[in-house]
Amino acid sequence: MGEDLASAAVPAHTSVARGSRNDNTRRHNLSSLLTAVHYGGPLTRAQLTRDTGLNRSTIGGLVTELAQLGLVIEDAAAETGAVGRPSLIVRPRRDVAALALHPDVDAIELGAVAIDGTVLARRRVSVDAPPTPQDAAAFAWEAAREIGEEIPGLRVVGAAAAVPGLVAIDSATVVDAPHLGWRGVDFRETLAEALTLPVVVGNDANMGLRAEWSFGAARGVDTVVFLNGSASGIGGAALVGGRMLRGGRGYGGEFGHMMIRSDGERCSCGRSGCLETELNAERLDAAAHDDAALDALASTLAAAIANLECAFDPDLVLLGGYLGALYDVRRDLVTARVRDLAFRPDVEDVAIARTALGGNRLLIGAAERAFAALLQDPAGVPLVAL
Amino acid sequence: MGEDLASAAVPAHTSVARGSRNDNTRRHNLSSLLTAVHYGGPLTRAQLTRDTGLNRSTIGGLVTELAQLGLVIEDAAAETGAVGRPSLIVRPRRDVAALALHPDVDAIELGAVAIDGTVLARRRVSVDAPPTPQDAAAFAWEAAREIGEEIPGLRVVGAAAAVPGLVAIDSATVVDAPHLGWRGVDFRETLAEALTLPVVVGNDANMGLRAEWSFGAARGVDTVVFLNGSASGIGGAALVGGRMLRGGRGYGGEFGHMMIRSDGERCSCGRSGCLETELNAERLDAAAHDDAALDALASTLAAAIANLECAFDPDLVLLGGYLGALYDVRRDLVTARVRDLAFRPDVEDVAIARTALGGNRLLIGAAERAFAALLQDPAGVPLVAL
DNA sequence: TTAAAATGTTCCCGCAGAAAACATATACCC
DNA sequence: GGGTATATGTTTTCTGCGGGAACATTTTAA
Repeated sequence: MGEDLASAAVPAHTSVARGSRNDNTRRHNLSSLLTAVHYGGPLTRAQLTRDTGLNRSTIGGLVTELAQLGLVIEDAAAETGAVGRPSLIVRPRRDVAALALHPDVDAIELGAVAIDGTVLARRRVSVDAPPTPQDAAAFAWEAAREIGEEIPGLRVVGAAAAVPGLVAIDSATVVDAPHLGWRGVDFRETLAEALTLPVVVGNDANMGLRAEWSFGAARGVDTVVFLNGSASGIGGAALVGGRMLRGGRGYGGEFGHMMIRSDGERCSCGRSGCLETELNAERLDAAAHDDAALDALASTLAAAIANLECAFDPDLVLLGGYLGALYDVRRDLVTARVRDLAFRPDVEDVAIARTALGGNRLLIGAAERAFAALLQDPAGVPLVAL
Repeated sequence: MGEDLASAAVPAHTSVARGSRNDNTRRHNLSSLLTAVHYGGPLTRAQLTRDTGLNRSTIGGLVTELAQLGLVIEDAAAETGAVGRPSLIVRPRRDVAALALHPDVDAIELGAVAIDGTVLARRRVSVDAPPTPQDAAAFAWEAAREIGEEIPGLRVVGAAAAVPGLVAIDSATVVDAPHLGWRGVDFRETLAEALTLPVVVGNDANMGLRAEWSFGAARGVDTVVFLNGSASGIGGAALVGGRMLRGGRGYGGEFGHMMIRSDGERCSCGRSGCLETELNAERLDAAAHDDAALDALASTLAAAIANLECAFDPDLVLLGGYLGALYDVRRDLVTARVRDLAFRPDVEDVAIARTALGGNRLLIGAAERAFAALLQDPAGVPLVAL
C-alpha cells in the first residue's frame, strides 16, 4: 500500500495500545480476505495469495474458514486460457445482507443489501407528514418481515439508518434532524428494539459518500470531498486518508454551513452567507432559464470547491443532487473558476465528478456501515436469519 | 480506546491489505511498548502489563528485547509503599535521538531531540538572506558534527526538516516555500546526502501541531485544528481522528487561505479575502492600541474558527504565534463570537487554547516525524552513532 | 519472624503462518 | 493423443509468538 509513515496510525498516547496476540493475526487475515472480495468482487485464491503475500496454504485455510462461516462460496474456476491448475474463485455469498433504512421527510425506505453491494429488495412508503422515530421503526419491522418472506434463507448482520441530520459520535443519537423534527432521539435503541438486530445510525451525507467510495464514483479514492444538494439543504462529508471525517462529536463535514459570502443572506443556522443559503434548490430553480444567474450560482459552487481544496487538498470533489446537476450544465465554468481560485494554480486540476449510484446510494452506504463490523471480524459477528 | 467502527481503518480496496504474520504481532507489541514509554514517560512493567493486556511473561520478553536494542533502560523501582515485589521502571534512553532542522527566512536551527522529547542540544545561525537548500544542509552537517562531539555516544535514528511552505506528499519535495524562495527542491535528497542519514521533510505547521499533540497543549487530543500566525503568514494544520490531515498531494490544512471576507483584499495567492490577508501581523501591530480595531481582528479570528468548526468539529482549536497573542487579549470576545457563529449553539463550547511548547515546538515536532519509523518498528530501524 | 501480596522468571503448550513435498488440473508441444 | 511444463490445491512438518502454570523474589503487614 506504500503508506507513508507520516500518515500511519499512531497509537493515541492517552491510552496504551492493546497488545496483539496470535488470534489477532488470524482475525486480521480473515478480515483482509473478506474485505478484498467484498470490494473487489470475485477473486481467485491465487490472486489473494499474491495480493496479501501470504502462503497459499494459509490462504487455503482462511478461505475454508470463511466458507464454513457461510460468508463466501468457492466456485470452479472460469476458463482463463492460462497454463497451470485453475485457481478457485472466491466470492461473497449474496444471501448475507444488511438492512438499510432511510427515513426522510416525504417517505421511508428500507432495503436489504447483499454483502457484494447489490440491493436485493426494497420497500418504500410515502408519508404526508415527516415520520416519527416510532413510525420509521414500525415501517422497518414490517418491511423487513416482508423481505424475509420474499427472500428465504437471507441472513443479516444488522441494520443501519441514514438520517438527514446531525448524529452524535456514538452512532446512536440523532441530535438534530430539523426536517424530520427529531431532536435528541436515541434512534439506535428504537430501531434495535423493533428489529432485534444490532443497529448503527449515521448522517446521510456520510453514508452517501461511503457508498460512492465503496462502489461508485469515488471508488477507492482516499481523499474525497462530497457535496450533496437536496431539498433539505447541502449535505457534506469528507474522506481523509481513507477514513470518514467525523469530528470530535460527530458533526464534522457540515460544508453546507461554510461561509461563502460575508454579506450574504441570513441562514437558518443563525449565520449569514452559508453555502446552502447562497446556493439552494429554489435559487437554482429560479435561475433555470437565466444564463447569468446560472453562471453566478456556478461561481458560488466553484468558490466553495476552492475553499474546500485548500483545507482538504482532495483527490476528488464529488457532487450530488442539484449540485451535480448544476455542475453538469456549467462544467467548463466551474472548472475554470476553480482553477482561477485554486490555491495551487501550478499543479494539475483537482478532479470533479458527479455521483454514480443514484437512488440506491443511501441504502448501499448505510449497509456498508452495517457490514463494517463483520468485515473487521468475520468470525466474531453472528448472522441472524431474517 | 473505544474506537468506533465507523472511523476504524478500512483497508483501501484499490489494493488488498497485506497479510499479517506472527512477526507482525511481535512488531506491533514492541511498537506499543516503545510508543507508550515515549509518550507516557517512564512506566513500570506492571503498568505495561495492565495497559496492554499482555501476559507479564510476554512483557518481560518484550522489554528485554527493547533493552537489548538499546532503546530503553530498566531501573530499580522507586519506593511506592505498596505490598508486593516492586515492578521495574522502563524508560526510554535519552541517548537515542533525532536531528531536527528548521531553515527559516532569518535563521537556520538544528537540534538533537531525545526520544523522550527533551531537546538535548541546539545550534542556531542568523542569516541575512534566506538560505539556499545547500546552505541549510551545510549548516546541518556542521551543527550535527559539533553536537556529536558535545554529546558522545549519541545515537540518532534520522533527521527531519520543518520547512515553511508546501511539501509534497512524498515527504521529500519542497514544492513551494515562498519566503525561502525554494521551489521544487528535493530537500530530502540534499539533506540526506549531507548527513548520511534517513531524512523526512515536512510542513512547519504540521510538525508544530504534531509536537503540541505529543507533548504540548493538544496532548492526546484526537481532533485538533491548529492556526499559527507568523511573519510568513498563517500556517494551518489539522489532526483528524488522531491522524495528521495531509491531503492527496500533501497540501491539506492551508487554512490561511480560507476565504473569510468575500469583498476582502487581494491575497498573494491570487484570491481575495483570505484569512491571512485579513488578519496578518502588520494589521495586528497597527491595531495594538486601537480597541475597536483589535475587536474587529478578534471577530475575524472567531469567524475563521467557526468556519473550521463546522468543517472539522474539533475537540480543540489551538492557536499559535500572533493568533495566540490576539486570542489572549480578546479571549472573551473570541469565545463569545465563536459561540454566536457556532453551527451548533446548543452544545458546549469547543475548547480553544494557546500553544504550550514555545521555541522548541518545531524541533520537537520534526523529531517526532523522524522517530515515527522507529516507534512503528523498534527492531527494524537502525540507529547511527553521530 | 512469618504470612500475604505482587511481580519477575522459567518452562511448556497451543495456535498462527511458512515451507516443503506431494497431488491435481490446465496448456503447450511433438 | 501422449508427454511435459506450469500453476495451484492439499497435507505435513517446522518455527515463532503469546498464554499460563509453577516457582522465585521482594516488598508490606501482622
